[in-house]
Amino acid sequence: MFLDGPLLAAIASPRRREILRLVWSDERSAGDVHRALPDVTFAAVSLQLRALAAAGLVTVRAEGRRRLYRARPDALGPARQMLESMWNDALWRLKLAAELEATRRGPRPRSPHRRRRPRTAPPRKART
Amino acid sequence: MFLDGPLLAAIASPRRREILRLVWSDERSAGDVHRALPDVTFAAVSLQLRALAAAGLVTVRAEGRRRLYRARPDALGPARQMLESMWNDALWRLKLAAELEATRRGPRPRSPHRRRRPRTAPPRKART
DNA sequence: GCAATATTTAAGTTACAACTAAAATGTAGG
DNA sequence: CCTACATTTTAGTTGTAACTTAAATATTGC
Repeated sequence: MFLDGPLLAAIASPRRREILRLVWSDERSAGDVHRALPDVTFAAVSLQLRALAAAGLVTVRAEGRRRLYRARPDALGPARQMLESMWNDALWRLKLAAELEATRRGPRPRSPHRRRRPRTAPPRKART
Repeated sequence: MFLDGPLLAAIASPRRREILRLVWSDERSAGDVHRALPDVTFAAVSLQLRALAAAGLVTVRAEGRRRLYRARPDALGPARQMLESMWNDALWRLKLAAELEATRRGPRPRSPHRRRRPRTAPPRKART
């Protein structure tokens, strides 16, 4: 329900989304993409295309000395699915909460006291 | 159609998704969230909650000396919308291509002819 | 083989995100 | 006012992502 990961990271970058948009409808060479983006180096475009390919968002095909890239829209599936499930779960909970609210009127039940827990010195951790 | 940005960046982080999941159904204090995540400091949790709030994904409410966070699921809307429009645009284009292909007469329309593929995939070095 | 073209890879720089420890802020209650 | 508690903010560190330039690789045509 809350899976996915590198795919979202790939779409989260504005630059990569821009590149993805360029190869969305038509197959384009890396040079074509670069020509459409005057602000960045050829190398940068190549690296981002590689990143998109690693995320499964584009396919690459060699033709002569050019390499043709094309978006693979169905790769968006998992991301869509994740967002949809989050959304649906939210709707479900809201509905449930509304029903409960309708059937109950009165003072709010107090939550029980939470026992404190002794602190240990925080160990050094690496991040994800 | 290809808008959005900081919202996707907010959901793209696994840590933030984990935190978001914790405050998804119930309102929880920053301490509650921290207690559920033994690997990170209280400060780190606080910073991530702030980031989520900045993206509009959570609301915060002060009660006594605690601050209660809760997810705001409808904030996912724009992200869903973006993915959907990308997806739909893809479907639309595929359908259009199929129709054009169907109206064409003559020898059997086979799959678009491929040129030769002289090269294997480029050698890549793992570079974590 | 050599030059021209198209692209990738390598190496290095910079910016930033995520984290930690410690100090600061705000709040409740004796 | 003082202390304990809950959380935020600050300052500093580190890993990584995104980029650059320069060199390397692959392909075509002479």
